Order: sequence, then C-alpha cells, then structure tokens
Amino acid sequence: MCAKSSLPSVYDPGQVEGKWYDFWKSRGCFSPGNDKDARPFSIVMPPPNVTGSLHLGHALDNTLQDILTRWRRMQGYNALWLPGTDHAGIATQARVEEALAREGLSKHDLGREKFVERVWEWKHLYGSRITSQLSLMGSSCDWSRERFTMDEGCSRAVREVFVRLYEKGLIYQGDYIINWCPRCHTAISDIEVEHEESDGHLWHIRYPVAGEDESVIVATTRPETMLGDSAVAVHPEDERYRHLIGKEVVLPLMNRLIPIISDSYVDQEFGTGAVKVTPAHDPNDFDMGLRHQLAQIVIMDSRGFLNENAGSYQGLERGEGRQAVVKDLEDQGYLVKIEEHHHAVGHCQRCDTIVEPLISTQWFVKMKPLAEPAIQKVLDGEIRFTPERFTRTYINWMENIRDWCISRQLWWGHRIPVWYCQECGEVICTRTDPDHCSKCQSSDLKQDEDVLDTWFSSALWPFSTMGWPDDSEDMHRFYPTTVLVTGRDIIFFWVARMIFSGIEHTGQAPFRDVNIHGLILDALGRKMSKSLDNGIDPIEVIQKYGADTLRFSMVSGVTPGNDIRFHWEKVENIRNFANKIWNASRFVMMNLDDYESVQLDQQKLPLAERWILSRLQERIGSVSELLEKYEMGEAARQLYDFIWDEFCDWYIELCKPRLSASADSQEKRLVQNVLHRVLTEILRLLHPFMPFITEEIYQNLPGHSETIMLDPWPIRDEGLFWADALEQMQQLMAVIRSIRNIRAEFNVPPGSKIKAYVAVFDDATRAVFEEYRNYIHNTAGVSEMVITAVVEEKPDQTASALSSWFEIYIPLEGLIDISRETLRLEKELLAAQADLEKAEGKLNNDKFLSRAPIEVVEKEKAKAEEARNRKEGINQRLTKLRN
RNA sequence: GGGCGAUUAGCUCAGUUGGGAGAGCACCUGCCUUACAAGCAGGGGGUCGGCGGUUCGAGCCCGUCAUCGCCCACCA
Repeated sequence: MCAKSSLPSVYDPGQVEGKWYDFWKSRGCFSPGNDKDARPFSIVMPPPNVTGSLHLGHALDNTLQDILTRWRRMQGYNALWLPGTDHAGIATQARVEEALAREGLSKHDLGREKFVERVWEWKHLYGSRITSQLSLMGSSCDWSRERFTMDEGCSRAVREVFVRLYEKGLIYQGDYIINWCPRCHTAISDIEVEHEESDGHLWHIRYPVAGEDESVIVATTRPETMLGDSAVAVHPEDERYRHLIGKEVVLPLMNRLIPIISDSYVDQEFGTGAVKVTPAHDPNDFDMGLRHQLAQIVIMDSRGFLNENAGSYQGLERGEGRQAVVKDLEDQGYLVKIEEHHHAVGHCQRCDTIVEPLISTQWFVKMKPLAEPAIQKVLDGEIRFTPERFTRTYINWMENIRDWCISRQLWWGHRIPVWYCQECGEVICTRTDPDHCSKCQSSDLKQDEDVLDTWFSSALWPFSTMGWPDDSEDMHRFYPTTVLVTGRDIIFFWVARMIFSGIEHTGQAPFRDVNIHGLILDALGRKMSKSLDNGIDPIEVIQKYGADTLRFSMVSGVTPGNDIRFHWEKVENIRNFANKIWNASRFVMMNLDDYESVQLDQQKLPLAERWILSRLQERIGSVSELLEKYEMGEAARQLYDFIWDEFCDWYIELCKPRLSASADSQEKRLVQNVLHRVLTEILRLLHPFMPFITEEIYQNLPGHSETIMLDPWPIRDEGLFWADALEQMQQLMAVIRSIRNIRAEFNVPPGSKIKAYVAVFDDATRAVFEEYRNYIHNTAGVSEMVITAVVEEKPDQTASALSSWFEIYIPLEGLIDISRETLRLEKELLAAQADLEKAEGKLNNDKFLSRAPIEVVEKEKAKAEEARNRKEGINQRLTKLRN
C-alpha cells in the first residue's frame, strides 16, 4: 500500500499535530464511551485561571492526566477527563483593574455592575486561550463537558453549599483578626500569606509607669502599632516585673494610660520580657485582648494608612507612620535602643505586599467538624496519596487547621448569598434570592457586599462539574473521580478543601487517588516566576519541537513528586527520540510493500524475532505496571530505552539483510510481520505519551484501524514470549560486541571484512551460534567465521577476546601491534583477577555460604568459575604473545 | 522551632521488594554502512555527601552529622 520512501527523513510535527487533533475531536474520541459493562475512569482537570496562560507546570500536569486518560481509554474504560477554568477572583480582578488604569479609570468610576460586566468581557476575550493551548498539547479532554467556576451550574453548587453550611452553623460571620492586603484591598486566608525571612529591627521602647519613677521597656518589630496599644503584658512569674502587675503605664506619644497585665503567653527570655499588646493588629495580642477584655483599637484603614485613632499620625502611610513614630520616640527620649532582628514577615501571595493583621468583620468556615472526617478517610486509606509521603503533609495540616476566612472584599466572584434587613437587622441566607424579610416582611433588603474566596468554588469542582446538587447521570457514572493529578503547591489550597467538601456534601471522598507531582524549575533550579522572568511558554516549546516532544520531556525519567529542572538539551534529546521513531517507522514502511499478514504464534520464528517479541512482552508488562502505580517517568524511560536500543539498534539492524531481494522469502515474510507487529505495539504503548506522531505513523501502516487512540492497550502475550531466546540473544550480542570492540581498538577500516575464530564451549550455545552465524557476519563485519568447540589453532598476529564460555581470535595481519595487544590483555587480566578475588572472597566466607539464598551462592560460584577461566585464557594468550 | 526532599560520572538526573552502578549531554576514537549525522560503532570517567550501625552482603534499611532546597509555625 505504500512506497513510503517519499516520506521526509526529518519528522516535522508542525505538519501533523493540528490535523490529528481535529480528527479526534470531530469523531468524538474525547468523550467517554457508553459501554454499560466498561469500568469508569474519571479525572477532573485542575482548572487554570481563565484569563491566564498556561506555563510549563500546566504542561506537566496536563500531560500526566492525558497519559492516564488515554491509557485507560485504550484499556476500554469509559474514560472522562473533564476540563474547565477558574474565575480566579483576585488575580483576574487585578488584571482588569490594571487594564482600566491604562485608560485612566478605576473600578469605582465604573461601579460594581459595569465593572463585573467588564470582567466578563475580559473572560470571553481570553478564556479561549487556555482551551487552545490545551488542544495544542494534545489533551484528550471532553470539551463537551467543559466548565467554568462561575457558570450557572457551578454557581448553583456554590450557593447550595454556602446555605447548607450556614444552616448547619458551620459558616459564621464575626469580627476577628484576619490578614489584610492593603494593595488587593481585601482579606485573605492564612494560607494566602507567604512568610518571607527578612532582616528587620527590634525597637526597644520605654513606657513610663504611671505615678512611679520606674519604666517598663518593651520590644517590638512594628513600632507604629504602639499607637493602638491597650496594655503591656509580662509573665506572671517574672520576678523583674511582678511588682508592677496591675499598675498602669503611660503610652508614649498618645498619653493614654494602659494597664500592665500578666499572661503566661509572654516569653521571659525574649526581648525584655515585657510585650506591648495591640489586640487589633496582632493575632496573639488579639487572643490576649480577649482574655483580659482589652480595647481593640484599629489604627489603620483598608489601604494601610493610619486613621483617626492614630492621633496626629492620621493620614500617614504605615511605612511613613513607622518612621514618624520612631523619630518622635527618639526625640522624646523613649527609644532605648534598636537591635538587628531577623524574622519572618507575611506577604500577600498575589502581590507580595506586606500583609497587615487587623480586626475586621468577615465570614468564616468552622473547620474542626469538617476536618475530622477528612482526616479519617485518608487514614482509612479511602484516599491514597502518591507518593505516599504527601499523606503526612496533608494530615499534619488538617490536624492543625484553623477556621477559614472565606469573604473577600472584591467584586469578581460568587457574591455571598446573605441579605440584611434594613428594617429589623435580620440576616437572611437562602437558596433563592429573597425579596422580603422573613421576620418583619420588609422589602428593604441589602445583600452582603463581599464575594467568596475563589477556592470556595474550586473546592466543589469534582462534583459541581458533574451536575451536583442534582442527581445527575454524570454524578452516578463518574463521581467519585478516579484520581486527582496536581502539583504539591496546592495540596492545602485545593486538595484538602476538595476532600472535606466532597465528604461533607456528597458523603464520599471526591477521588480515590491523589497523584502529586513536583514543580518545573528553570535550568538553575529556581521556581519559574514573573518577577524573575525565567518562565518558559509551553507553546514556544511546541512550536520549536512539537507537542509530543514537550510532553515526553516533561515526564521521562522523572521521579514522582520531585521537582524537575527544565533544560533545552533534554528537549532536544527527546526531539531526537521522536525523529528516531519516525525514521525507524520509515524503514519499516519501506519494507512492507509486499506485506502479507500471518499468525505469528503459529510460526517457527527465528531467534531475533523471538527475542524482540519476548522483550516486547516484558515491556508491555512493566510499562502497564508502572502506569498503575502512577510512575509515568519510569514508564517513559523504559519505552525510550526499548525503542532506541533494542528495537532500532539491534532488531532493525538484524532485520536488514533478511529483507533484501536475495533473502529467503519465507523468512522475509516473518520478519515483515514481526516488524509490523512490534512497531504497532510500540506505537500503542507510546501513544499516551506521544499521541500525534504515533497516530501519524500508525495511519501509514497497513491494517490500521480508524484511530490508534481507540485501539486496545497491548497486553502481555505469553505465546510470544521465549525465555531462552533472551539468553541466547544476549550471548550473541556479547560476541558481536567483542568483535566490534576489537575492530575499533585496532582501527580495522569499517569497509574491510575480517575472519574470526569463535570457540564456544557449550554444545547447545554453539548450535545456536551455528544456526544464527549470519547475525554475527552482518553486524560485526565478519566475512568468514570458524565456530569450534575448543580453541584449535592459535594463529600469530591475532587479537583476542575471552570469556568463560567463548574465545574469539581475529587474525589481523599487518594491523596487530604486539605491545598494544599485550597491554590490552594485561588490563583485562587485572579485571579478571579482581572479579575472581571478589567472588572468592564471598565464597570463602562460611556465613555467606550458610545464610545467603542458594541461588545467590550459585551465581557467585558461576562468577568465580567464569573469572577463573577468563583469567587462565588471558594468561595463556599472554604467554604465547610474549614468546 | 518542626517537617519533607535532595546529595550517584565534568553537567542534568534515573536506579521501588538490599545481591550487576546506569542514561542523556559533554569528552576521546573511527564512520555520510542504502531508516535516521537530530545518526552508527567503540571508548575513557564514579571508594553512590561524611561517620557509625543492622546484614553473609548496603547507593538502597537504621542512627547521626554536614551542605543545599522546599513547606509549615502567633516568640513580640
């Protein structure tokens, strides 16, 4: 069917990738099948930021998911990979605000409604970028089920969940200390604060005790907060201060009287042992304030400027305020000293602004009741983390979890479904928008201004996308999902929250397995980030090298859960691998002109064929097992080695002479069939990793089906496995390598054929060598070979190679250099001697003989025997040379 | 202050039930051998971070130390 020699010798992914993606999509290959008996397999894609663009981390994440999905689909599962995007509240709002700023506008100029409309426009404009990028990567996700966290269905799920939790008392509103980002202008949750170590100062400030000559010196890292102090605290057992407890100090600059209290929270060792207490601006002080009924004095506004409670400092930005406070303290003699101090400062995850702890009215989710079952399910093994070590990460975090601040002072997001009656103050939380107060019937209702944390909706993703809270068909078919694949950076943000949400609202863990992968780092091992500008666009990699190459480079040889450095050199290596496959396939196709299919398992196959088929069975087994264990990196590496080393470098080379015009026609047919069979199976095994090139080649092979994508995944066939073929081939390969080595060592010109004497001591092995002597002729450049049982004649001017079961002599008249050959043999003698000593050392150890397994002892005996024979042979040879 | 990961060839990294130290790149030698020079054949190079322990046997298991990285943490 094909004279394929016209195919170009360099694979060009740009020519084929788009074609096949459209082909699959138009045929509905990405949607799960409807086979009633087939098992379900489902993954929900971690939704990328809808207005963002994909980075290499997404490339890794999606490649892993696609590998699993394509593999299970080929195995006959009803496989669903559900794609979608996230509205990404803070990030998206910030970008639209930036765009507005370039027009000289702020969101307030537009007003809430117009602004949100504007964000939707932005979403429609950029939302398709993600899907096109995913398509370019070859992602076989079901676009007909694509979802968005703010679409109607997901929003309904959010509403339902909020109301349920509210009704159960698991959502509450209250004034607590939270993390405030003055730039994003919103509260953020604890995990959205990133602590960065930095060099700061410890200011020691003297607070005069009222009516006494004494002073108390406090130490602080944030002197400006003293304006809101409502006490000074010391440890109850601290002898230095015991007499002052109950007295008051005069707060410098503010001239307020504040009490000296005792609290065992205070560490006597740190600083001066006396701590200023600012309940409104420090979490610890907040707690202490509650214990001692202290005033909560908020001194800062939402933009981080000092407010009316800061007295004369009102209007200063917090940094300026600090300078002013320090200067005045110094001028007025209250500043005792300034120490260098290294400590961690909280920064906003989104914008890196220093976070301000302050008291604010916010909504929270009560975590303890949700966390307990979420821990238990994991402990019970109903959810399994791979790699296993992430279980502990998860459990530790869950056990120490604090209530989740879910309200955000943003406009883009799910609005909190709570209304306040302006008449009677009733708080109303319902599934449908209320039009009157349930208590006083007033229609003067006002909805809460805040929106929910983006992660609140992401937490519901595995079931909100499946139609929940309806009793939908997809919920029945695909929930709980099979596996969640994601980076270890969002275990807390997302994985943990999906787990407790799934359990709470559906009664089931949302997935069976959690497969955690590492992060993609740059070549220097740094995290890719915008500020470093070291990010690499996966599309750039695709344009230069193709999607298959990108995918395979992301996963091959990667250890589960560990970070991966990105190197263009590796990408090039994989590109070469793709080209290798391409050319090997070209070779196969060029030799299938007169291809006729035969039943392989009913043939007497030559050794090379039995060998490659056996190796193929082993690979089918191991790759399948590795995928079961989510070890995609090792699976990819094994395929690489098998295809390049064994299929290309050995098997195809052994095929060549047997495909020529002069070859035996029956053997040729068998070779053609095995080539076709092995290549087809290789393509199937490789398809989940490299979908495009495998389809392109497959479609050019005789006897192909509609698409390789829906072909069955190979299963190990014992009828095509011969253990003895593996051993026999290994022996032939060893001899071939030895002869090649001698040729290279003595610079035998590549074109010149040589004569070889091969003594094979074992009768059965010798028979194999006789039968397949042409393998040696063809691959080692041997024109004449004498195979014997013992070494008979030992011609002069020969090079030799020796082992326990064979000896090779190669006459090299004129090429041989006695001194050089002597040197070479002496080196080998040393190696033989070392091997012998090592083996004998073990065998002389009684404990080894008595305690090691019998097969290990036997193996060691064989090694000793082998080394002894080899040594003896080399010695004889050397003696002869020296005479 | 806790926890986790890493430490293997010049570089980047594999090595999963403890019994042979490996790959890619780089390097050296020879080859445009009719699938592929993005290739082929051959070669050099590592006391598997240090020390101790378990074991007949440790890159792999245990302890400890060192260096690097990451995560968590309310000592002002």
